[in-house]
Amino acid sequence: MPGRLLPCQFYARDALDVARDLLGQEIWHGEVGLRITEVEAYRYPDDSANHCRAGLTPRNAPMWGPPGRAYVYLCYGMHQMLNLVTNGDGQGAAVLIRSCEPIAGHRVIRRRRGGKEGSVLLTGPGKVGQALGVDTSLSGHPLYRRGGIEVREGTQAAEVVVGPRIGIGYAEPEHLHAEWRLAIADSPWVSHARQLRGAQ
DNA sequence: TCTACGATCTTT
DNA sequence: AAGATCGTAGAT
Repeated sequence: MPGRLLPCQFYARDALDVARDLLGQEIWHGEVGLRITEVEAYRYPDDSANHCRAGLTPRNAPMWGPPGRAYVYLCYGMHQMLNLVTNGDGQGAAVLIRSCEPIAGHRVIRRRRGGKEGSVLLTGPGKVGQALGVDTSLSGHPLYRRGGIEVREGTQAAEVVVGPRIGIGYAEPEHLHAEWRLAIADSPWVSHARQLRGAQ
């Protein structure tokens, strides 16, 4: 029984609000289904860590477009980073998917991970992109239509923890320290968990 | 064109 | 603590 797709409208608000509500929802691509456990908001207009901080470029074009679409980019020459575009058309903002709990397609995930033994801990955005098999060719594709990459309604997170975002040392202090990273409390599928603290 | 570097992960 | 690995963005 596949959950219903989150409507386009779901994404048409501030990235921080969308980030909070994405925890517990599901991402599906082919056989692979993941439950979102950790996210980061890249907000508009005042966010010096945002890829859109310097305006429109070919890479970040999907972020400037309508909400409810994927923004995928290559990081450090090897990691495919999946974001979900938020806010309104013309407002460059998105939510980075940092960690997920695998719920379907374990076999495919394991193969993509090189057949390594042990538990499949999808902690960190590079691993999420790898498990889903996404790449930059999916950047700009809608998330609210059947057949491609889909975001489905899951079981919402009850308790949330927050902390500063990871890997943005270039940002201004007020954004560097802003607690715009959110995760499901006590989930094992969370990266840098020690830097998180309880939210209200 | 040229260069520096990154919303990372793994191994040492 | 450092290497892998390459597209992007800004400078030349």
